[in-house]
Amino acid sequence: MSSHGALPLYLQISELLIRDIAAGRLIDGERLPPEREMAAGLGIAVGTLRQALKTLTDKGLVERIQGSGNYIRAKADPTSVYALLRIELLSGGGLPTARVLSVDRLPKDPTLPEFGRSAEGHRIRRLRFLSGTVAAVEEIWLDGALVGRIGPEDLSESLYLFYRQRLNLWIARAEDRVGLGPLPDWAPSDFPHAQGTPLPKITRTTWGQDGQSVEASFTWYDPDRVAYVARLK
Amino acid sequence: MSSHGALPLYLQISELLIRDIAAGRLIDGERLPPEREMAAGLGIAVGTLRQALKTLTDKGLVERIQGSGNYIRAKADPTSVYALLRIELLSGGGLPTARVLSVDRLPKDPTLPEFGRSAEGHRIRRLRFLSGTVAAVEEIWLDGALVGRIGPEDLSESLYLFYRQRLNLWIARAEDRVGLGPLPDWAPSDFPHAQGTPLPKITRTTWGQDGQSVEASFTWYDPDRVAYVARLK
DNA sequence: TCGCCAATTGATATATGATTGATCTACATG
DNA sequence: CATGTAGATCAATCATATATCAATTGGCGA
Repeated sequence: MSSHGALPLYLQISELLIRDIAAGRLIDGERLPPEREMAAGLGIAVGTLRQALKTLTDKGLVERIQGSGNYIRAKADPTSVYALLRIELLSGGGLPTARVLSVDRLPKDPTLPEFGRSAEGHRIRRLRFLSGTVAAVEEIWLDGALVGRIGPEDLSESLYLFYRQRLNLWIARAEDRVGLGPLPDWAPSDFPHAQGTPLPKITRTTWGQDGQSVEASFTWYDPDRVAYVARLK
Repeated sequence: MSSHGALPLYLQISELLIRDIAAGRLIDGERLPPEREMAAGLGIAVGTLRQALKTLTDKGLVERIQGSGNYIRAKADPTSVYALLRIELLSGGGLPTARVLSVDRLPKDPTLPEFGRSAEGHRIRRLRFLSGTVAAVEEIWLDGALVGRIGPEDLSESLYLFYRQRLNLWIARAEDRVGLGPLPDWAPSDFPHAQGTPLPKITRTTWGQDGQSVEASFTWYDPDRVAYVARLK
């Protein structure tokens, strides 16, 4: 079951929570669910969750009060390396939303980067917005072995939230490569560039908690409105 | 496996791992596969692998925890800050070198991002190579308050080595933005694109340990040969 | 407002099985 | 003698499961 590169489960969980705190999904002062409930939700044993929480209290990110609960004691870090959303408006930031263009289960295209074990994948095409302005078109391939079917209704929330809650899958590692690529012909007409125009293109490969690569995605973004941003601290 | 005159096998293996760590293929905190599995993968005996790992723990690059695993513990080296955000050959990696085109002390251009306190800056223009192939042209602005004069002879080594050794300057934070920009007219003729061609353009701002931004740089790279790579963990 | 009780919730302890590094012995090679 | 391989065994860690104790919280009645 285990494979190369996979951290111990309790460390995976603590990394996951650290990322949620940094990304602002867990807010300062917030009380976490009871340990038993939270462990069940994550599909792990309570003892394992407690080890993860222990590492967070050692880092000062969580306060644990017997009989009361576990509380977040840290603020979101807007410059977090762990913010997986990496395109921003030129003016900075922007609230991300998306319109799903299509969801299909297809045999994997041989031009895709190597990922997952299944011969099939789910292809999701989205138009992405930042604070309402058209920012990018995106094609995501999710390994077919993870889930039988995905409907557009599954994708109303954040994709990573969907991965975690429905697929019990969380992203442990990712690699982005930024190059140049022609805007694909399925780009909708409200994207402000002509099909075939060379645009900055992000190719992302992501790995799950067990070290298996599970997702590949391509993002063509509008350089007049957004930029790919990487911060390091 | 070994051949005459070559290094002992266990040293070959440790050198191999050191290169993987330096190249960012093995990330800080990552757990290596179990020794038995890893040795089988490398086609060597466990004892030999253990000798190799021993030399790495002596160098402080790996921590070995009984019952848990072997973990990468990359040294905190300011140059390693940049190992994760960089341009790489499409085939992966590449040995970076550079040819300095010009070094000047000039008043700051008002189009520059805000950085430093001085009204003047050092402008360094370089042609960058990866494993000998032309990869990018780069313009770096270093704040004028940090040093009076910079000559091309100062820049033979890594720039960040120069910063640290000569300027006692410690890079604590950096931000990259990747967009699109026309190749400037000072790009040398051996760069394989015409001046004015829209190319991926990296705008980097770096901050020193005191929170002051000290450097701004622009890099135009050839998307046919290299890509900007960001690895997230 | 105060005190009490029951429910909630974290803390602690123990046990078990699997994983994984540590150690040791033996042997072959050059 | 250092290197490399092979195998057996020991010890630490990881993850799970279960039970019990202790602190907090909230509701209820006087």
